[in-house]
Amino acid sequence: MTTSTPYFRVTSPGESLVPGPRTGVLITPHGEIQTPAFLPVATQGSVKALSPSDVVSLGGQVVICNAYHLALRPGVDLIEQAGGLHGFMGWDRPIATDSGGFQMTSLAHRLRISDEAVTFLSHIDGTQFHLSPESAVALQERLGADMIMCLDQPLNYGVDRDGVERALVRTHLWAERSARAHRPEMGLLYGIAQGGTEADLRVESSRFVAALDGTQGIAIGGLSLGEPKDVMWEMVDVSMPLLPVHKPRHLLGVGSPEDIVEGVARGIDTFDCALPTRVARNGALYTPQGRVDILNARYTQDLGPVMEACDCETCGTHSAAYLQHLFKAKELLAYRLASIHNLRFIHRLFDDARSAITAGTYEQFRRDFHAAYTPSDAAAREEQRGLWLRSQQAREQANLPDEWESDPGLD
RNA sequence: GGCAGGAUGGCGGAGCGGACAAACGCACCAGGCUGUAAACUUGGCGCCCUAAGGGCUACGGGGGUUCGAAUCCCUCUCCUGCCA
Repeated sequence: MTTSTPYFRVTSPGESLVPGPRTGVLITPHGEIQTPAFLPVATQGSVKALSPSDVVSLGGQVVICNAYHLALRPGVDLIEQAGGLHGFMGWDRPIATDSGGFQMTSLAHRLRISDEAVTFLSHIDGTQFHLSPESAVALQERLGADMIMCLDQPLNYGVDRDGVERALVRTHLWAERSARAHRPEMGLLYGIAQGGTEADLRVESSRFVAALDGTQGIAIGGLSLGEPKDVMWEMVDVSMPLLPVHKPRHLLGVGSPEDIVEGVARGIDTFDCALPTRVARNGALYTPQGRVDILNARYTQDLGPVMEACDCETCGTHSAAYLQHLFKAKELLAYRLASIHNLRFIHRLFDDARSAITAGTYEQFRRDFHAAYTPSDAAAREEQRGLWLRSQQAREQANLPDEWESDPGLD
């Protein structure tokens, strides 16, 4: 069984088919990535509130941008003229891109889907934007992406089995077309497994993606979209044994610190997630004990750092009280300092995870982490999620032309 | 001294006889955020009881009218504008 290819090499001992934590090296056109690794989200060509040199100094090896957003603004022509995304952003390390597939859930009321393509109604100016599997690959290649995602169709939690099945069939069809459209000398193409929260459909999709020629990596998609955590991990668990060991595995849209620890334990190589940077901008800072809401009254007079024993610039220089003051005053520095802390926390978590895997002590690392860390409240999360989706829909409906109203955009 | 207007919850500010413990904003308190239309958003915010719900005290002070008053009348105190 080979565990080495021109683009990925498993480096931890005990190469086997049994899913478990592993280290590796992902080899891309713009350099190597030590895995497991975290991809900070830079949707519009920027990790919000941070400069590329910040991201590097925090331990960032690779970022993930969004082809849909960048195609709408500023447009791929300009980015190409600038030397691709790398030149445009001033970032010389690897870049992953998402196709725009995720926008089928986040912008679900602004699109129409057919087997041929998805048509978005631009959230910026209302013009129509067509994205087919072929054009999504071409777009990402023109951007100069090192990791390219096939166009897929994820669904929010709660869609019935029939809908999940149709999205699955379409995602597979699109993956085949993506693989044919992909030029191998460009970035690594990732096929994406779907299947919602139906275990048998997850199995079917994982098998399909595993067997698909012309892709270099495999991503698990369509999770962390509202389903309970145990369901999410059940879906990952049924998928992992079916994936070839020699291909890198990416878990799309995950996660929180506790999810990352769990994902690594299952043999996921790379993760991307908006959460660490987004919650930072909203005043939530990670510590080994859990998330701290810096706006809470108990930090008003706390002149110590947010987290003892943190090696980030924020904790080394500033107090919790100062951070709270910056947030209350809406000073721009607040967003930068908080993002620095959270990204450093996440990257350090990966550093520690890789060390533990190498030392053969990952199980202990995992237990210690969970023993100390209190995640956000699951019941509150579920309750708030519906409210958030509803407020988003209200915002969408307000700007939509009549003929686009009240269509769930599933297909 | 005269005339006019006004005093509402921590602040600003609606309300002008019953649906008012009182819109809305700010401040404050707590929660949420997972391939980012998120520097966003949800809830709470007189006091008491565990929630549903109920009780109590409240719209400058005092006194009236009324089944019922933040809302109408009288009076006192204080503020603001204009005229002397």
